[in-house]
Amino acid sequence: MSTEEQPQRVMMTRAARRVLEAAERLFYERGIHAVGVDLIAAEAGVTKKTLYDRFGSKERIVVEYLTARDERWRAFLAPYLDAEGMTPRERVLAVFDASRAWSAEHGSKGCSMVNAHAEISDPAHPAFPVIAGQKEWMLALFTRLAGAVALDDADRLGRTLLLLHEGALVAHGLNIFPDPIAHARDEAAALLG
Amino acid sequence: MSTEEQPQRVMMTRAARRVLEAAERLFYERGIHAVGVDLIAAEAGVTKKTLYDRFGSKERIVVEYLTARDERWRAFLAPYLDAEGMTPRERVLAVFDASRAWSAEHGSKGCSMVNAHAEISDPAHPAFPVIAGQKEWMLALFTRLAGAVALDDADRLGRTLLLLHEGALVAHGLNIFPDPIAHARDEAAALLG
DNA sequence: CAGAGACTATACAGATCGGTATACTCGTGT
DNA sequence: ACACGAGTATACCGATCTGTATAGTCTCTG
Repeated sequence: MSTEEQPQRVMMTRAARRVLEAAERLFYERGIHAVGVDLIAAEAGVTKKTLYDRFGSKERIVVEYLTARDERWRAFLAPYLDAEGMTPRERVLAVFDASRAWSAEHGSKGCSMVNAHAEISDPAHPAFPVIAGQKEWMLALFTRLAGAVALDDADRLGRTLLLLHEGALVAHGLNIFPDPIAHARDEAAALLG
Repeated sequence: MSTEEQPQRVMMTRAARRVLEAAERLFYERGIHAVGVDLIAAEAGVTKKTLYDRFGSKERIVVEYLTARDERWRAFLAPYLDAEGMTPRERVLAVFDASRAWSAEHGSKGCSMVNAHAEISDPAHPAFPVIAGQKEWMLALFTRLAGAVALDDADRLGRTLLLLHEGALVAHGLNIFPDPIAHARDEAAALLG
């Protein structure tokens, strides 16, 4: 099996890690187009030379930013799902609990994938598969978890849970009403009967 | 009563209208930061001089863009709600029908308010009240329409409908599964009993 | 016909954009 | 002892960004 997934992987040296940390914070809080590479380098305490030696382009930093964020979210979610002695119904609700905790400790500007998608017009942009993949993964997760509650209605329930979840993230980011993720959790509970 | 709402209103001449039309299309499709005033002027068939004579700043164009879009949406929605002989339940579902029709004929990049919010970091930005106002209006609408179905549960239903609606717009923009707005409509119908 | 407002055309200012080049330092491993 | 990779510092490239200045045209109206 050939291992030529990407043109070349990024060497995650210490400086590269600092660049990625700075980029994650700045991209999420201010938006991707609003943040320049000079600012990222300055905030990371790194020269632009180093930044370009590691990543090669800003586009690549964006892709790594989204990929890293997705991986962190899945790692953050895992213990909520792996806890022992949960009913299938509780396991669905645990996703909302995890999202609520994530949003509390990380920023409150909504979903980074949705926000990034708003700034990217070209469908051929290498960040597109990352964004689409994250949402597909979430849909598959909800569908699988819902299947353990009501096998014959997994697809419908999975989609509805995804809509509630995405809607809650948007409502949380825009501060439309207090604690929308908790509300979505309650509605998900009612939905599962 | 003093009429000093804005520093000064925008004179909507023919050229100004063309600028706003171009800005609406470009901002929505490519994002706000990714579109410069030179491009807007060129697409509108207008000089930058004229653009700045009318609007004064790019920030102002952004505000007018969002305001105009909101007004168009409300005007688009109105006939769906004003139709005669609808039950309160049907009136709620009509919002989803309107959203589906709107998304079909306009772009499919999700909610322009949510997308704009993703690009604006400063809470003091004059576009903030427009964005927040639109979502508050939608929540109030859903709550009012839900109150005609089940008066004692209007607040809860209104919020849930909003989450479903926002989630559907996101899912539509990201193309996660086919026709999510129709799915949200079906779930809203089930929710209302 | 004369004035006023809306508009075009072009050039430019000052800053910032993504990206590159040169020259140097430092620490590690062999 | 020496090579090498990672990093710093700084200057620069062309392009593009928001915003302004000057000069002139067009059309409508009093």
